[in-house]
Amino acid sequence: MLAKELQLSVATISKAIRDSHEISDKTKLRVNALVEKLNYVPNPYASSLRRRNSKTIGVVIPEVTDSFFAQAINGIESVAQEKGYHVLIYLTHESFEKEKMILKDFESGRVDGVLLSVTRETTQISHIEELMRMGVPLAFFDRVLEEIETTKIITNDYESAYLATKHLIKKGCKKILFLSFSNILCISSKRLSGYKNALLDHGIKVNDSDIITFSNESKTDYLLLKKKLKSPPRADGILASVEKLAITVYQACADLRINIPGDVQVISFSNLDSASFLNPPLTTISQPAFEIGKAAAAVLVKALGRKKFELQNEEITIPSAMVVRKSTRG
Amino acid sequence: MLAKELQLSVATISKAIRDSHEISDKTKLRVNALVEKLNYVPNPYASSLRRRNSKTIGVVIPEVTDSFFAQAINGIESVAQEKGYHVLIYLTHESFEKEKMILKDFESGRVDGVLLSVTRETTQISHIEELMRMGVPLAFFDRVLEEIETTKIITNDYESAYLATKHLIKKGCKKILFLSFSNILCISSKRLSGYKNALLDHGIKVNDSDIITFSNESKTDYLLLKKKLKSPPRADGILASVEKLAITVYQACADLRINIPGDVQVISFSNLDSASFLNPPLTTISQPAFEIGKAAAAVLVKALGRKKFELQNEEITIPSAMVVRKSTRG
DNA sequence: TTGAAAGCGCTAACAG
DNA sequence: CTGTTAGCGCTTTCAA
Repeated sequence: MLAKELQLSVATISKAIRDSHEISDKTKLRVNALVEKLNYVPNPYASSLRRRNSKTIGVVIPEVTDSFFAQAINGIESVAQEKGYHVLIYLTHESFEKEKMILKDFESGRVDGVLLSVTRETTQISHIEELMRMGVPLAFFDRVLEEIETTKIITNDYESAYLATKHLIKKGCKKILFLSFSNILCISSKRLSGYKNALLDHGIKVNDSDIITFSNESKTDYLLLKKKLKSPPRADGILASVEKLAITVYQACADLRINIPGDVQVISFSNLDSASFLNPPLTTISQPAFEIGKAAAAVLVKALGRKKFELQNEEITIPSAMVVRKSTRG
Repeated sequence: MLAKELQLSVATISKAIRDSHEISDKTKLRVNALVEKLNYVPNPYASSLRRRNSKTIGVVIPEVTDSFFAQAINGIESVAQEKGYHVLIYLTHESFEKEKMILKDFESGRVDGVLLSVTRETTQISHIEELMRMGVPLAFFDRVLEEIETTKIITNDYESAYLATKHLIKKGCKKILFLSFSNILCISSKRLSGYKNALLDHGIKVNDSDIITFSNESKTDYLLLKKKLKSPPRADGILASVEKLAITVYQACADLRINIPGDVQVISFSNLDSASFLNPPLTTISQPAFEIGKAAAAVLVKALGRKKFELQNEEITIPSAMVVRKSTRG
């Protein structure tokens, strides 16, 4: 902030640029003119250092090549842009170690607040508690940790899974497989309970071998699924709790010449735009990803605007919708 | 950097933490122990201010809910994480005004370097030139501006479009539609030339009304496409230069009861994982999105490591691959 | 309404 | 090998 010394003090310039009420209109005008002319843009790091905030939020997610998270980022970015916040993105690729390192870095004050969707491996919570203890507000979205007291933006996982399972039952399924990647994630277990309770409520016994947990190692997973699909008594319904698994199912069925929905009906949690053009069109539970991202960012930014950064210990639930297509059909 | 004063000067601590060679091993050990104990993390903004760099790169893209860009971010992030860089993401949503504002902000020194894929509206180049003039290195990926002298990471758009068109011709197509969103984007015009030259080389006259430019206003676009598909002489081949348009084509064909590939064969530029499960499976030109992101970040980070940030004026081309599926078939 | 001075937390340059 | 000093560019008192 040098060249401007032509006329005024740095303090005045600083205030004028931020449109402080204690500066006269004439000087503001003069300053703005010079700012324009010299193409001056204040150094955000000097400002951050002094003000102890960065106008930046950190977003930590497992993947970005997943339509749910991509749409969520979109939502987050839309409110960040509107409110003048910058968005730092970090991908954990489901590694708990990475998650820990990233949150540790946040203790530096790099970000004013954090939006987190945990990895499939995350069971400990100390790294998160530590960060929050240091005064960095953190909200969860989608993949939350219930033990931690903060705001959580989620969808109605239990109800959706219940609904999906009921739908399969209504369409005549007797033996329904439940596919997931993790039994750790709270979101998975909610979906699992929804599945189980729907079965029980309709007088179907829950069979543990129908609940399949994959490793996310494509080849192994593929083989495992094929084995399950072949072994009698044959399943006639599948609820995939993850989009990626629906694709695996389609692949395996094509391979084994199992007809969807003739032999087996399929429904999946998914946000794929192209779900309706799959062969056959996939019945989905589609999550309001954009809205979840938006709500998460809004809550965080709002908290950041207050003196005491307080994130209520509450769950904000934005419901998913079931979209029935041809992969399920009596 | 306070509590440590128990024993040493701030300068020593600073050097020890950064593992400077001019500090003895014993003190490093002592310092690290205390760092551990007090959970100390250096303030990045103070460091940025002093060192005049931020270890941060800015990524500016039109959308994130697009499998190409999502994969590209993935590639960018992978090298950033490896090299200790942070990634700020900005979405333009195809708005030139936003692009300008974002790059203007970068003049503040917020980022050490920029990776840019321009909007469909971008025709001016002054905002980019200005940023570069200020010493901020910028590399393009995918949607590049040829007029600007810097490194550009692209795929072989011309050749791919040529190949795709040739493929349709070989499969018997006589009247091939070319669908795109913009005639401004260099990448689009390259694809268009590939298409045109393939036609010419095979003795087919280029028909201007077969080249359709959409507005990205879903309803209008959909109607326009349907009109084109119905109007005789009927097209028997389609090359969609954008993934999203392939989905529109599938929709319109389903609606009009036009059979793919029986009535019309379809090929599209696309990175959809689910392309093979569409009905029918979509023949694609699939771009090496992850690699493009990775290469772009690598080039930028490498330049950032040098005294004089120099980005060669060169094009790095990573070829796309045609994956033939059932949407094209003689 | 403006300005002088102090200092955010770090690091580079230079002494010792 | 360790310490001293002087800022990086901004914002915040507080005084004028």
